[in-house]
Amino acid sequence: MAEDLRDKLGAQHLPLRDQVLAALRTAIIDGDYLPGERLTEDRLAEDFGVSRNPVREALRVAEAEGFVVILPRRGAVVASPSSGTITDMFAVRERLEALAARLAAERATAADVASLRALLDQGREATQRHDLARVAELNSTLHLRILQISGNPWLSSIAKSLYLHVQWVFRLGAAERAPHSWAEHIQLVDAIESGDGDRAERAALDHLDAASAAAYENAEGGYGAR
Amino acid sequence: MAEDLRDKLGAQHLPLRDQVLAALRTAIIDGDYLPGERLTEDRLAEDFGVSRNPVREALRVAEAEGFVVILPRRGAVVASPSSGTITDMFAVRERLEALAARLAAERATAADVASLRALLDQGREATQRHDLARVAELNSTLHLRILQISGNPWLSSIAKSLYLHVQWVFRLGAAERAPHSWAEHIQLVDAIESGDGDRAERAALDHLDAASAAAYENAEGGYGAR
DNA sequence: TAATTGTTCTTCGTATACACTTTGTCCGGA
DNA sequence: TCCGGACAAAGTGTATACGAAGAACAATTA
Repeated sequence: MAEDLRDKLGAQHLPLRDQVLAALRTAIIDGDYLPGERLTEDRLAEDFGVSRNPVREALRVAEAEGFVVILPRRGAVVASPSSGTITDMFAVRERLEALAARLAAERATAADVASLRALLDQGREATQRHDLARVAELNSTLHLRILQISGNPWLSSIAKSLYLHVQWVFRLGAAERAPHSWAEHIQLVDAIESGDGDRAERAALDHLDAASAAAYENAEGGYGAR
Repeated sequence: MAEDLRDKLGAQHLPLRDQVLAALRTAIIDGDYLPGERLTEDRLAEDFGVSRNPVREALRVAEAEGFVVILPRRGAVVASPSSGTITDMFAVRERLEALAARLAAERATAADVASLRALLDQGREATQRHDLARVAELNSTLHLRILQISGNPWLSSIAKSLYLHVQWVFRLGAAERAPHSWAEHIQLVDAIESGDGDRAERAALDHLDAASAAAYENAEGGYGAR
C-alpha cells in the first residue's frame, strides 16, 4: 500500500514537460520525426496527449540541446545533423572523452573497474549471440559509466548530450560496427584499470578515431537530410 | 510599468522568452540574483514586466544551462557554483579552448587575425586607462571571437556556455587579474597568426592554467552560497 | 513536547482568447 | 501566360484565469 502510493507519487514526480522532452528526444533520435519535419505545437500536443504549455517548454529545451531549430513566428523543425557537423561533433567528443578516460583512470575504484568489466563481459556475450541491439545498448552504458566515473559533472552532462547526438547520426549503421569496437573497449578499460592517465587518454582517442571514421561512412548512407 | 522594458526590448524581433532568458542570465551573472535565492514565477514575471508563460520557458532553458535548479513543485532557485565545480569547469574549458585555439590557428584568415589584433590594441589601451570593466568586456569578446574563428559550432556553443559560467564565478575579482592576462592573450594571438596548431594549443593551455589558478583564489572570497 | 491538522503559497497543467506573422491561394490585369 | 496584390488560413506569441496538488509553516491539540 505504501509502495503503491510511493510509485504513484514518484510517477507524478516527473513533470509532464520532462516526459514530453524525453519522448520528443527519443522520437527524433529514432527517426520517428525526420530531420526537416515541421513540429507544430498543436500536433505535438496531440501526439503526446497534453496541452500546449508542456510542449512549448519541452521544445525550448530541445532547441537548447540542438535537436530542433525554432524559427521565430514559424515554429519548430527537427534539426538536420549535416555531415559538416558530424566532423565537428567528433572533434569535440574526442577531447571530452579523452579527458573523461584520463580522469576515470585517475579516480576509478576497484568497484568501478569491476562494473566496467561486467559490462565488457555482457557485451562479449551479446556479441556472440549476435544481439546487436543489446550490444549497442551496452556500448552506450559503458561510455556513460566512464563519464560518471570521471566524477566531473560538467564533462558528464556535455558529453552525454553529444553522445545522444552521435546516436542520432549513427542510428542506422551503428550496429554493424559494434562488434569491432568492442575490442577497443577492452583496451580502454584495461588502461583505466592501470591508473595510467596518459594511456587511458590514448586508448580513448584511438577508439574515437575509429568510431569517427565509421560514423562518417554511415553518414553517407544516412537519411538525406537537408 | 511593463512598458519601459517592453519598449526597450520590444524594439527587436526577439521573442519575449529569449529576452527574459538573456535578462535572467545577466541578472544571475551580475549577482542581482544571488545563489540560493528563490525565483518564483510571479516574481520574475513582475520583475521583467511579462506574463508567467515566457518566464516559465526561460526558466527551463536556464535550468538546462545550469544557472538555476528547479525543484519539482517547489520552483527555481539560483544555482550555486561550488568550488568543486570550478575545478571541473576549468578542466573541461582547458580542453575545449585548446581545441578552439588549434582550429583557429589552422583556419584563421588575415582578416580574422586583424580583428583579433584590433581587440588586443583596444585592450592595451583600456588597460592603460585603467578601465577595468572595458578590459573585462574585451577579454570576453576576444575569447568568443577565437571560438567563432574555430568554425566549429558545437565547440562554440558549449564553450560559450561554459564561459558564461566562468564569468559568473569570476565576477568579483576578475577585474584585478585582467591586466596580467593580457600578456598571455598576445601570446595566444601570435600563435594563432603563425598557423601552428600545436603552438596555439600550448598558448591556450598556459593561459587557462593561469586563469584557473586566479579563479580558484577568487572563489575563496566569493559569495558564500549555501 | 510531540503529533496532527489547517492554512497559505506556489508550481503544474489546462483552457481560452486574441494579436500578429507567415504562408498559401485566388483573382484580376498586363 | 505571367505577375502582383488582396485575402484567408494556419500557427506562433503572449496574456489570463482556473483548478488540482504539493510543500512549508503555523496553529492546535493531546
